[in-house]
Amino acid sequence: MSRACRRSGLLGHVGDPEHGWPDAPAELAELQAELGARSPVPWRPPTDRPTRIGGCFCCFPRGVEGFGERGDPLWVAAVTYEERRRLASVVRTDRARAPYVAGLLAMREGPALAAAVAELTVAPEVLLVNATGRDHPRAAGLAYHLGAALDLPTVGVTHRPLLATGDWPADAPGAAATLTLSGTPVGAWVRTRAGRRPLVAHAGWRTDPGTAVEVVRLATGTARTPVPLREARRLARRARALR
DNA sequence: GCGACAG
DNA sequence: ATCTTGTCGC
Repeated sequence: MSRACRRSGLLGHVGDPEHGWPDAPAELAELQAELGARSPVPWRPPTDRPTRIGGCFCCFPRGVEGFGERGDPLWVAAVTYEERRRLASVVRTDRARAPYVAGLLAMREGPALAAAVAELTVAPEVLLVNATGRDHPRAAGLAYHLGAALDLPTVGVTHRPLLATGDWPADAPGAAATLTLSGTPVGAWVRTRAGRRPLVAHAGWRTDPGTAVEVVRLATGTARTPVPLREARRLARRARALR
């Protein structure tokens, strides 16, 4: 076991949201490199029954723009859905562990998201995360990292890639176009609504680009944003409004 | 070296 | 992330 893993307690503490989130940039980068080098067993959605799909999201105080800093208050929500039914939800407040730095988002939001998801009374089978996965300098973006920390398959969903490149898909619902990083497929643009900007579905923990696109399609209702992610975002922002 | 760079 | 502004559509 590496120093980063031993210090962070990632190995041997799978599922414990208090572990696996080093708060020093060099240590996080070391852990990301180690996680990114792994090849976790691929997961696929069941074909004979509905999939329990979760989502998590955190938001920050309004009126505060920029990169933020350690200690920023935040509101975080997590939900579990099965088809159109919400089976569980969690809303809580927490604190950011660091400012936002591209490539080190896990340091800012990781512990809060992990804690919220861990409190769900009905666990999802796959979790949507507002972050990249293998599209990352060390192939271990927050969506991928969160899945490793929680021992849960994950799919990232963002407005744009971090490093990967690729053309947009056709303007038809469900259309997808692969995004690659150094020749490796790491995700795909997905058109969830005709006439709207496509989202990026990111390969995460135990998911490849094809599975990421499939989960986003399964989770999408009438809105551009997949239902569990949209609902987690709504709950987090509602909690902020009640502050 | 400099800018760009998920949220 | 959050904000502002503008535009289209229900």
